[in-house]
Amino acid sequence: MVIRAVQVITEVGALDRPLDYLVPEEWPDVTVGERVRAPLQSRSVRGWVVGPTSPQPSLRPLRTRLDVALSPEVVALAQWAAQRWVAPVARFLQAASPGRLVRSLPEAPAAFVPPSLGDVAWNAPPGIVQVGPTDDVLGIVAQAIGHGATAGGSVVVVVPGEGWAGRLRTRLERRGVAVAADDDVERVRAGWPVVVGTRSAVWASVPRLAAVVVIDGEDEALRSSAWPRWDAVTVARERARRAGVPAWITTVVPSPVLRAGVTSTRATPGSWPAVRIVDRRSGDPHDGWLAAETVSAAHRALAGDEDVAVAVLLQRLGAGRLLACGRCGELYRCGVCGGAERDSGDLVACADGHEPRPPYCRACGSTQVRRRRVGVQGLASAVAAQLSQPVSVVTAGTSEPFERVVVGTEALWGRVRRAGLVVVADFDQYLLAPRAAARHEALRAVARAGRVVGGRTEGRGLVVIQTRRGEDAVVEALRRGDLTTVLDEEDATARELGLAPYGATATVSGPGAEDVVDAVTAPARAWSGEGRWTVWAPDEVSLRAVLASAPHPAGLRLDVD
DNA sequence: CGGACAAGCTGA
DNA sequence: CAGCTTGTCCGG
Repeated sequence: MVIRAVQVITEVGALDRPLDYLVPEEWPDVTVGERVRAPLQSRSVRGWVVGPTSPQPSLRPLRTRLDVALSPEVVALAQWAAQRWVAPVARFLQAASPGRLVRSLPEAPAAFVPPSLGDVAWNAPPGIVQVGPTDDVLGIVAQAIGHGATAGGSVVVVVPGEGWAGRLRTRLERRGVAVAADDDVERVRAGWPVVVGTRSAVWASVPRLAAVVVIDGEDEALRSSAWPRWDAVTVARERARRAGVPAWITTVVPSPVLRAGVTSTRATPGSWPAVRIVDRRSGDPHDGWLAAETVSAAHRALAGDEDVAVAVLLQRLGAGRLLACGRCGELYRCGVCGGAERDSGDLVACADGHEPRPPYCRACGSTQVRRRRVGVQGLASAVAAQLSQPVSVVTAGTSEPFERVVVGTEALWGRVRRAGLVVVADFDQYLLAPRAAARHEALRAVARAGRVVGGRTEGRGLVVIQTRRGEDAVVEALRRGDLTTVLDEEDATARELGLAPYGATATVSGPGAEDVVDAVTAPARAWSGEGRWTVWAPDEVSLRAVLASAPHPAGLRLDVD
């Protein structure tokens, strides 16, 4: 049937509704998902065709066909996401669209020989699969590819980082699998059997979806850093549900949402790394960044044969400095909330400003304060001096080769794949950060370190955790190599506060936030704090209903989750 | 978003 | 009252 008129979502974000246009007679084959140029008042704007409509004589004709980047399935998914995150559809169509125009599509190869991955393929039921940090997830990708070969469609694989995506593509290609990167749009749209990419790959416009795989579902890189903060796991699950295909999501340190949905566990015993806790309160307070025990572990690692012998990880949560007693080494912590205290004029106070007080040690009364500088450069020179070794500061942009001792923030993991020893220089940065999620990130950091040093059973490397909070439940769990108690605790907190999966929340700020809050009716609730409002509802559907019915003036900031 | 148009302000 | 700024409305 020839489409005579279409609905178009324009790039004009504030205009969040489809506009109707006539299709020029020369375009009998126009399809949903095409990018077009459309007249809008005196302007010409870009937009996406989202569906047919009835032709009216009052409609204006479209101007130009731009490209064929999106499939109808993905357009529908973007419309769902717009409701899910209460944001303009154009945002999601943009997220799903490649950065360049795609004029024409190549033919898919006539037939792909199903690759033989039977030797590594797992046999896990679709759903959320809990794995150990050093378990090779190629097995689950292989299982999905096997399924895709049988079902006759494409498997979309989403991983947290581009480095990881590249390595996975190489490994699959070596085994004879025809793989496309998600930005290789011609191949994606032609129906290559496997598409591997980072979070945007979850929108890959394959003609026929057979399965979805998301690796490391709890990784922050799977969530958009800009508003709207959509995440690849939620999109993947909905996409699979709509298409009626299986989705496998792996997780190492599951968030309460993921944990509630875990369908199977494949964590190999001993997959967590060997961990040594170095409690810095018992060491010499005049040791530098590295405790004496850490230094000896580093020298043992340097005697080993890994290219990178020692990787020192510094988590920078906030730019401030942590305060510690110059005499006994005790950390300055808030008497009310236990959060780290920092300088606040002449006083010290926690991030929430509970009980500003003059600086003195709560443990020994000393007024000698040591301000621990937090910065990779400072740490690097200190480590170089302590180990008498050259040190490389590794960031995303650092070029190889590295020295045998490297220092960096989390960006390290994208660059260093093997090391003999990982030192978490300041674990308390995680434990004392004002965000509840930081404790979860602490576990993730050790899991990632485990990938680099190998699992306990491999007996290859070691993770040293420097802390002043040896009694913390997180530290205790890592010492035992069993996270259950910590994850249970997180689950209990989520249940108590009504956070996902036990409820749904959104934050509202900016002009008009009060009007949104006024529109909140039971069973939803709203409260204010830190210059913004939190809206809570018992589930996502009622949260969405409440937010959608409220006025949305320009400049309003609305964050779901 | 950005153009169109209305209403308000200013200076001669 | 021309000339300019500011605000509100609305698009197919």
